[in-house]
Amino acid sequence: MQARLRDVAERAGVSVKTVSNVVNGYPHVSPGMRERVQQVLDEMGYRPNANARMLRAGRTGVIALALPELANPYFSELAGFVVQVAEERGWTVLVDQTDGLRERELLVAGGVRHHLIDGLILSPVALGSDDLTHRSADDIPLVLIGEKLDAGPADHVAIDNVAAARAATEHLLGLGRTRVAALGHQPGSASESGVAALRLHGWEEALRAAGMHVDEHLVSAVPTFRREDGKAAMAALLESGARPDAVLCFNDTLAIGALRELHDRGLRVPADVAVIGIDDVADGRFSVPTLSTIAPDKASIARTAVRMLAERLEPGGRDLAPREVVASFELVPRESTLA
Amino acid sequence: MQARLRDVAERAGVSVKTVSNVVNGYPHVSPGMRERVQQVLDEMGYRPNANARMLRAGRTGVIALALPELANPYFSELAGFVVQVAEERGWTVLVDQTDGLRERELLVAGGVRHHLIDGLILSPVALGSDDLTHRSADDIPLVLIGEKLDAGPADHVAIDNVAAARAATEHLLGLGRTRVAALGHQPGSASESGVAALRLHGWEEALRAAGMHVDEHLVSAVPTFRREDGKAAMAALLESGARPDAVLCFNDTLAIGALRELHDRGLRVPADVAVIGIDDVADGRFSVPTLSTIAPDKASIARTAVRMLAERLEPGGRDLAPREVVASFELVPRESTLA
DNA sequence: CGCGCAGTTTCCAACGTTGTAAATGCCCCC
DNA sequence: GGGGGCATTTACAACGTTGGAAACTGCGCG
Repeated sequence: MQARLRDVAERAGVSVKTVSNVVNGYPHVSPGMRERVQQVLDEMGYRPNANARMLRAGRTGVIALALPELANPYFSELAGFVVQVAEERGWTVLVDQTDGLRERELLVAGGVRHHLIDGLILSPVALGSDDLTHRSADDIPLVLIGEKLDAGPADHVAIDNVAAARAATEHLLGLGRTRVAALGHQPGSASESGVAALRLHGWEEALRAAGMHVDEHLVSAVPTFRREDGKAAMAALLESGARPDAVLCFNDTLAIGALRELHDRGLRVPADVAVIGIDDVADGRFSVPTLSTIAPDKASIARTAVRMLAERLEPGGRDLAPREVVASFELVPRESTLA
Repeated sequence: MQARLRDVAERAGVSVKTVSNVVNGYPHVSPGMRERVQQVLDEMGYRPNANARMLRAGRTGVIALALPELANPYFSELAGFVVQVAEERGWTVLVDQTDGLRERELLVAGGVRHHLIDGLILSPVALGSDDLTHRSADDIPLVLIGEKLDAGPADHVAIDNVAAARAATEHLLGLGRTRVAALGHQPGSASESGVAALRLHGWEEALRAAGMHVDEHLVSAVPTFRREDGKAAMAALLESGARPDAVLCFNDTLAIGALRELHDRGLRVPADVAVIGIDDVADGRFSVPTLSTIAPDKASIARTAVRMLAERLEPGGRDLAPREVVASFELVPRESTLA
């Protein structure tokens, strides 16, 4: 049986609290006593019961990170950052996978494992802003990342997705391309505020600003943001006769699928079709050709999300008004859009 | 303030235990009482404190999964499976990143957050088998995945890494290649039982079985298993004058880096150099060329690891002798080794 | 009308820890 | 030598929950 404070106390012939004081480095313990107790602690291999501590303290030191899918490199890279940053604060991260299902997103936002976690960082896919309005003060602090749910009563970090898509599109237009397709539209899904909708919007803005016609035949839809969907959507686009000479893929994973489809059809990238993605996942730096992309500052997103959560957990933090942080991004041109 | 059993009990005019009984569906509660209490529960939005339950029950329903790096797609894909399988058992997964550091691996194996988690699934990189010998019965059950620590006092699931590397090498030899390089050696790191050592061993076995000379100039070392290391190691191999006509990369991530380097140097794959990896990560299905690989049965590894943990947690499970499960793998030939 | 019984409900204790307040021991000075 | 003041140690309660045993209820039966 694992030794408890009481066991140690009995063996050392002191009170439980004194042992606790030694364990926690409480200052008013005489050196002799400290040493004696410490020795017994070591002897018995005492390990504090994190659980009991939590119950007592009301804090757990655990935060949850709920992502659509760990297999998507963008999310796994982001998760890596979050785990690392949280670690610096002495927190542990409990990773949840929502599969982008509204039901599961609601579940985590509503607080399964209540009192087990101090806060939640959620990357919503299917959640509407209404879904969060009836969160109460009893609910744990929530920070949303990556997708804007307008007027949601929660903190939010994300890049400006409209601007990102616009920057990417402008980059393509800057190459002299005239038929810039948008790959990654998600018509039915979520509200007008989903990532896909925002990025589509940015694409349109860029085209309009350049005085170009927005041809809806150049928009290709996908069910999810996986590589195979990118490949299929690219195929559909090419077979529709839309004849794009550039493609803005709504994320890198889609772009990698698209690159593959272009390759299979003998189309050269970027000579025949230029391709750009969004996310800057590591794969894109090693694909053939390497993938131009919009690189969100993932480290900063992770850091900000954790910091906002921390602020909410401080006394009085719950009363702060919902905050909106816009993370920066950067255009990273690589071979797939080489002039 | 979040409602507690006591609050509900007071409001409903019953005892705390009765409310508890209703919450837990305890059978001997009269229908009238059940309904009345349930109504108050709903009214007050009661949510059980997972923490207090844990303390009482001694079980937490949380397991930890400690991986070297989430950004490595093999691990993130595996993590996805583990989370999913654990979910089916009603468990939550706490994901830890060890960065492959011995210190951090020891920390998690030794039980940080003691009593917070019921069990641990660890993918060791730097840990030697000695590091685990003084684990006691007080420690939480441990299941190792992916790397063999011989005679370690813990359950273990992995593919037969020697056989896997041998199969991959034999595949390359079967193409008629005669100078098959091994990319991914890790000389200093860990013991002779690290993945890298096992895979090197498999490579040697295959060469010897084919009656070929084992040329150590065809072995290229890497510091870690990241894409950039694969690229660099490939460059080193080509510049050393070793002139390989095939490369066994010790994982897919390295292979993807290697593919890129070959491409940069104008070498054709597989015409000039055939390439095969191990892991079957999603990227490899979309790279140019698509990557031949050894596909470990990730779903089965995840499922087995979780099952073994579950068995350890059952009464008497702690007394089981350490078990060894060998997961299956499959050769998946793709373009990078097309005949 | 009282007794026993089955079915409900309640009371008590415990899970392991730590904050608070009270108790103890000690030293020093008058 | 006794009392004040300080440093150290201890006792107690509480965090929110649930298992087990005890207590209560109403009912049928002798």
